[in-house]
Amino acid sequence: MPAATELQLLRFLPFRLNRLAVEVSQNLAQIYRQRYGIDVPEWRILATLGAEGRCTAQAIAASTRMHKTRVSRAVAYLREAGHVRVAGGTADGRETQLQLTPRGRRLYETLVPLALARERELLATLDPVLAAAFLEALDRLETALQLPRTEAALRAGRPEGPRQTARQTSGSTARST
Amino acid sequence: MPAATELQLLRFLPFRLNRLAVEVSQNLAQIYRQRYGIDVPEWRILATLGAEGRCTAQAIAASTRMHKTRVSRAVAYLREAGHVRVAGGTADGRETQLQLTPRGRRLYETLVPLALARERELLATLDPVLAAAFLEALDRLETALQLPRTEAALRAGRPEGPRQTARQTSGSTARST
DNA sequence: CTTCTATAGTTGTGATCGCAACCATCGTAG
DNA sequence: CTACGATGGTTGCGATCACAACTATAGAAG
Repeated sequence: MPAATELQLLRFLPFRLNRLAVEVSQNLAQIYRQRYGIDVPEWRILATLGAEGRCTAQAIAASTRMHKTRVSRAVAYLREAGHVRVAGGTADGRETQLQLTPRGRRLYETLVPLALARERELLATLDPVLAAAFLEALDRLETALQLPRTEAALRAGRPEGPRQTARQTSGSTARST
Repeated sequence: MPAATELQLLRFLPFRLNRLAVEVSQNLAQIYRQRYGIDVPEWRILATLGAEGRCTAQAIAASTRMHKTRVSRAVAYLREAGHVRVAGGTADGRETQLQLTPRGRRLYETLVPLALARERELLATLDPVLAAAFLEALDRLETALQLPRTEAALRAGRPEGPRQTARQTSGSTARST
């Protein structure tokens, strides 16, 4: 039997992970998309601020692993929409503390149960034993890939990874993702 | 204890899946990105054509769950690059059969072992029992979300799902993802 | 044969993403 | 006190993505 050159895309782990993640995200996003007018980046910020109380954009970026420009723009939107406000400056004049407005907190408290319900729904399709194994496997993969798994890990954390930009060679158009 | 309104983003399944998928994808993409000048959509097309021998753009779109425009453009690029060529028309004059060129097949045969190695590497961070459980869980989740898991499922398959477009309301800018 | 609806594939367009560059402030060194 | 490198945050810009609209062909109905 020769070295494996057989690859079924539908059985290929990276592909499956991508597909699953997209599906789950889209699925969940629809819940808060048109109904509440917020999108994934905004949702992540709400979730972070909702749990943390208050923190800087930088902290949000690190925690959500979103690019700081994405955070910046999503925060701008959320402020416009009245969900987030600046919670005064810090000793450090460069950074700005952010927090939810009452309106933002109401939204947060509306969304969290929906999100958790959806999560439970997903895990319910696995029996408890399998679900536990699945989460355990996730933990290990995250560890192997050095993804921060706790707040604590974050504070000590590695800086956000650079995203390679593509195909300067041989093509007329460059791409990424 | 009140209804759960606690949500740790870092422990939230959809977030974790997304993060993991992105990381794995990026990780893998770098292997073939600058070195071979192809990107995720192109890779998927190579993989499909490599395994299928020949098929239509439509079939590729269904199989990879990529939007048909994405397929169209990636195919255009691959044809320009000499990796893919038209393999004559069909009875149906609208569709075009595609297949790898020899050059494309060489690339395919270069990439597949790399991809499989990376996959094995990932799964190796889980011991065999856990890996099996993980894959089993993936299967079940895919089934629950009605994602096609085999070629056979595809042929009978549900049409590709529409991707909801976002936030027409209440904001000045609309977004998606 | 003509008409109407559905499908394969391409192109136009608006939106998001992330990198690079930028501005402002901090902290340290001279 | 001033100079300089580092960091928080914003903005410009190029690239991708997916939806909508379009072209062309297929197939059924009249």
